[in-house]
Amino acid sequence: MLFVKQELLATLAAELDRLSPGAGSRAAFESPKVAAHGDLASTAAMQLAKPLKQNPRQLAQNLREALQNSESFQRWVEAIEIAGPGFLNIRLKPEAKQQIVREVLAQGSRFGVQAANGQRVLVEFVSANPTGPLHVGHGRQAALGDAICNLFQTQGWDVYREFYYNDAGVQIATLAHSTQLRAQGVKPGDANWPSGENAAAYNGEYIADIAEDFKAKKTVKSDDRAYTASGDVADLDSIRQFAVAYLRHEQDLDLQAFAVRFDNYYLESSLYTSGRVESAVNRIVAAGKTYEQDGALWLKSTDYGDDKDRVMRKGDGTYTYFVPDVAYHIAKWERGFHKVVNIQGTDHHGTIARVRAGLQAAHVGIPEGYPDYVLHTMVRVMRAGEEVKISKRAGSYVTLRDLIEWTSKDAVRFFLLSRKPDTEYVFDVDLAVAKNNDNPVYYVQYAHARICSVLSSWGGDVAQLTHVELASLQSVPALALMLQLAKYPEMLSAAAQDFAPHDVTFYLRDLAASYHSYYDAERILVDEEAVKLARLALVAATAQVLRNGLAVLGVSAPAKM
RNA sequence: GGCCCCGUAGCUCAGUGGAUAGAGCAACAGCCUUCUAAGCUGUGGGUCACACGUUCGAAUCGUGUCGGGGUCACCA
Repeated sequence: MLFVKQELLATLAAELDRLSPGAGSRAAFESPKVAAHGDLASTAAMQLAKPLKQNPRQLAQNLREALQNSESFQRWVEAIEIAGPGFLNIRLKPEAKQQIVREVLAQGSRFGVQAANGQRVLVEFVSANPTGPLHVGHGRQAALGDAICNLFQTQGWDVYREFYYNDAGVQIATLAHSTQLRAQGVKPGDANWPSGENAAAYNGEYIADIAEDFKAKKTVKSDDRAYTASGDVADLDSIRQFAVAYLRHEQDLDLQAFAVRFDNYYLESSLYTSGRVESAVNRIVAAGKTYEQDGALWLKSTDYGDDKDRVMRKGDGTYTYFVPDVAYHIAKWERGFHKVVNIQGTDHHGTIARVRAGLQAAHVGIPEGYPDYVLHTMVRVMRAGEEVKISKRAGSYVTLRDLIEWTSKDAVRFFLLSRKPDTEYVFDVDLAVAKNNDNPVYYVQYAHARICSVLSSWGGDVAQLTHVELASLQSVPALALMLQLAKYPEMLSAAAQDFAPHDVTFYLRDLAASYHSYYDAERILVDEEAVKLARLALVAATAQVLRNGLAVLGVSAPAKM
């Protein structure tokens, strides 16, 4: 039906141009919410009424007659009705809707996917410092980032997944110190273990594991580094390097369990060693966008819309967090990524204006509004009616791996993608393992498994369904299902545009509901061969779209459940 | 106090300036000798926080108020 819709849109555009030159470029169809309002609707008459100084209903009447005389409308449209203040409600012939089944079966996993557009996008996400296992917030970020990458891929982008982290800094020093203490036999709670409000120590049990392996002179290998422990408890530098490699490897295992992979790991420390931080600062100073005050170097970020100026270099000579971030984004730009999306927690929102201001102040040709940000809120975990706040492994927070082990990769991904990023999410562990209608991931997967079961009972080759006669598909549930299938490509491109994977989860629930209704209303494996093949084609197409959508979310589509 | 996000059915949440604002859960009433009942069908439930404005039309855009959350160099 997509090509049907394109044909009709072209006709509408031509008619609008005839009424008012230039108006055709804004031609569009809406999808009415109420079935009684038809399959497609145009609001053009109401929009043009004022500029043309005509009565909108009369305008709609003229438009209706012109459209009815066109070749494409005569072929695909059953009726055009004028409603309310001037809506044109278009009801399609069943043949128009049946076309979608052919399109889906012919295109398979490519259905909804755009041709390569030759553009690259870098998506930065997770970016956890190697100080512990990934927590559920990182999980939300991993699910979001990976799904957004998949969405970009469907729209023809060449996608690059990047993980940015700091392997130096204060937190890493704390990590090394904590590990050293555990290696020396000091435990949290002991007199000489750091405690209190500003405790500079990590209390999780995983620190003891690192200390043990360090003393055993083990070698650890992560996706981006490898290191062999010296085993010398006094060698803080070796402890630091070993702990970082160890925890990077732990995080790799977390990500592996979640089926998320990265193309690159970028080190904050490299921005210093390569001189990129200095060079960024020098550019900004040279541009006259800084000043000295109270022993610090300030950025005139208010020149770029920030609500106050920001410290770049503190009194002790070190830089504030956003400065290396500015250098990092200049690096992204110079590496050729002119489209960049950062997935971060809402607690980072304050740095956005600073980073963007710094990028403008550096005058390296980066446009305003670079990069894009997707901010997400926190995740809380409920189990057996109570909030879970700690895990044994990490000490102070629930880990991503805990959640996956309690439920499944599929459930965690689907659940974390079932809300807008800025909606706070309460993850209900009991719901995620429930095997019923309450659990959306099973509901969607079950629709797919049911179809596979029907296809398997039939036993034929799905490929031969691509060209079967579809004219018998006329029932209300069948037409509703086809209409739902037809919405997939537009839903996908809108979701990519808005960085909104949750659109996909909502769509899949709707599609699964349409299928379950259809399944209940109409038996598929009937005696009459032509009818059976047409119905098989419809459900095979449905399974294909379910698979495509689930793949975007990184959720599996099981054939049996 | 400055900035950002949020306020929609009893609960959890969707909702590209369009028509009678939707879904799931919860409640109630039904549907399995037939392809997976992990399913389906139906019923009830709303001052879209509030006020004003923009316009043919506002849950959606603007301004303000109230309420909730986040954040504000010397953590990252």
